[in-house]
Amino acid sequence: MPELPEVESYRRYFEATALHQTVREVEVLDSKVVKVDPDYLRQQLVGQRFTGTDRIGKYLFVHLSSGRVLLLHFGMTGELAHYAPTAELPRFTRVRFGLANGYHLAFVDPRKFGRIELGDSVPQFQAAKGLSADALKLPLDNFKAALAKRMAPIKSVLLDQAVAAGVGNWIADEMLFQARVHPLRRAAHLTQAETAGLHQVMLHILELAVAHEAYYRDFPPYFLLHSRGWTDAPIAPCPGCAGEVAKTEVGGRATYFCPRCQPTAP
DNA sequence: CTGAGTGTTCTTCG
DNA sequence: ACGAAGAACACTCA
Repeated sequence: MPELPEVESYRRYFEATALHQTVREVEVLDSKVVKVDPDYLRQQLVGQRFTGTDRIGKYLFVHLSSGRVLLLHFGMTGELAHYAPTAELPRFTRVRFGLANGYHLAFVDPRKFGRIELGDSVPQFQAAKGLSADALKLPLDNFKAALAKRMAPIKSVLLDQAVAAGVGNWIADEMLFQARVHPLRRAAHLTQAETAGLHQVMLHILELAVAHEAYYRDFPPYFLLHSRGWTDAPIAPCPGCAGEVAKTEVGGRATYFCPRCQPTAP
């Protein structure tokens, strides 16, 4: 779930439910997802107010009244759950923030690949993680420059958060499909037009996904996404040619593409 | 029971 | 030093 559009949804959810709240308690149910000492996290958070949010790619940042920054990364299966004082702790909650109004905000993550960290500023985190500008704000020239020096398959390069922060596995596939680029092409070998095309569809896909709050079923029918078998409908044929979509593995990740619409370059 | 999964990070090798 | 490739991480659900 959590690629850029989902994390943007989580950011808005956080703003709608927890912004301006003061933290009353912090319960770490699984210290695996907390990069700092749980006692330190508690000491740094309790009594502080959430004053604002930021997002770069898949990273959500929460500003604290102390001036410090809380980082939330959702891994493969993370999400936020805001729930009433009387409600039960959601299943797979790893960290629970008790808010001054009695409500709770849960960091839920079955697979425990998510991480919570504490730092001094967003730029500091951005540098430490080696993140490019957020994919939605990434200038074409930066994107071109990043691809030009990489000989790895374009699919793998697109997943590198130093190239276009926020692009994840289905978005990379979607970009390659809509720009008609084969996932195994070497990044540096793409033409200027292909690179520009990828950048353009990246913005299109991300803006549309954010607008639909990453609710896949609402995406237009020409999206390859519908061929992944995620929705309850059966695996759809290629939206471009109605042929069968291929599934392979690139860089260890499941990769869907259409062999007819995305031919290998000569 | 086996396998696949939306991500990052570390290690190894060149 | 850096890029590429692969493994590891941890756990659920189909």
